[in-house]
Amino acid sequence: MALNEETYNEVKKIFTAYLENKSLRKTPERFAILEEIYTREGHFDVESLYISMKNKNYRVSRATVYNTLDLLVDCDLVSKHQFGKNMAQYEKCYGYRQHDHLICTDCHKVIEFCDPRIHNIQTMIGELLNFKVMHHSLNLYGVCADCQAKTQHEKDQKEKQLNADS
Amino acid sequence: MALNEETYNEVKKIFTAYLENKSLRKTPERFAILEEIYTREGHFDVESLYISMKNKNYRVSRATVYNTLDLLVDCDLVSKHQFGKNMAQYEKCYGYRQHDHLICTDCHKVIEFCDPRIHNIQTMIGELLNFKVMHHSLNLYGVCADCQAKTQHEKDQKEKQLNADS
DNA sequence: ATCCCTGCAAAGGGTTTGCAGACGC
DNA sequence: GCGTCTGCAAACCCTTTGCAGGGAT
Repeated sequence: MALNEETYNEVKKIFTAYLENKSLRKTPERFAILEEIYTREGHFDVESLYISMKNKNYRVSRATVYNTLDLLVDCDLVSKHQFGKNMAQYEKCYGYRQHDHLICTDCHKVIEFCDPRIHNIQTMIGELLNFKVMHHSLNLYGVCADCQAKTQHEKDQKEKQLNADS
Repeated sequence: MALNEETYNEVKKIFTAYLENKSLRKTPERFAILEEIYTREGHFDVESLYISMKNKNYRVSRATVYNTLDLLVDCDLVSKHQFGKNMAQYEKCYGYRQHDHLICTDCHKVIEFCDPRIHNIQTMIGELLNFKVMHHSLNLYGVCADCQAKTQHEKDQKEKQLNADS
């Protein structure tokens, strides 16, 4: 929820260097978006980021949010995901361990996990097939413990009903 | 390109059983779409499938294609992928080894690969985090050998030009 | 002063939905 | 005959684009 000043200073430095290197302008909007992202926890979509900034009376447009997100993804300060829906999800990623996602197909909850073996697979397959692999995305889809319990509960209720009817 | 009759008969049987089990109607459109999918090779998107059927003078609507694809994905005869673009890609999957994808970020070529370790990870993480994991999607993003060569070639050309200018 | 970047709104493209008619059951 | 499925087209939603004004360099 609260912005970690130290982290923000580091990512700001990285973003500044990236912009200078690419001869892009260091506009206040770009840094405001970066700050808002590093103030947030977890995953977010473009609309919720836009709404958050609007709610803080910051005058931005969706176009600028999209533009800036592209830049941030390009300089590895933000990662972009497609969890099945037609809506990109983003998350800050500076200083975070590389991780993957477990997605509940019932309630759409997203849980993160790490497994070092994936990196080995990435490296090995890249060498094998002559690809210069830059990054990967592993999503596991299933039903979380809560939804499993909920489904079981509904099933039990139905059986109870059937028994009562007969 | 040509339809494998034996395979088609098997998937047709599976689809029929699925429809009966769910009390859904066995319409000719649904089987025509299944047949068209099992006649195709590799990945496809909804539009190209729709166009193919139109070209064969088969009267279908996009709505029915979408509806049927959902059913086929649900009964595991077709798998759906999101390779980054905002357009779903599908592929037949009956009788195919589970596999994952290597995607070239330059030319958008998609290559398949298999690695048994992924299945182990899927099982282990599911048990660890109490998810009933049903399936997964692993995409490796990188630059293929061709595009690496092309980029290198362009770089060489530019250097030659610079040397010629000076 | 230049011209890239911004905000705004309209366009774009894939997917979903509503409705009247068709047809599987 | 009932109720679902279909075709068609409009609606929807996320994202991209065009344009005129503004601000970074």
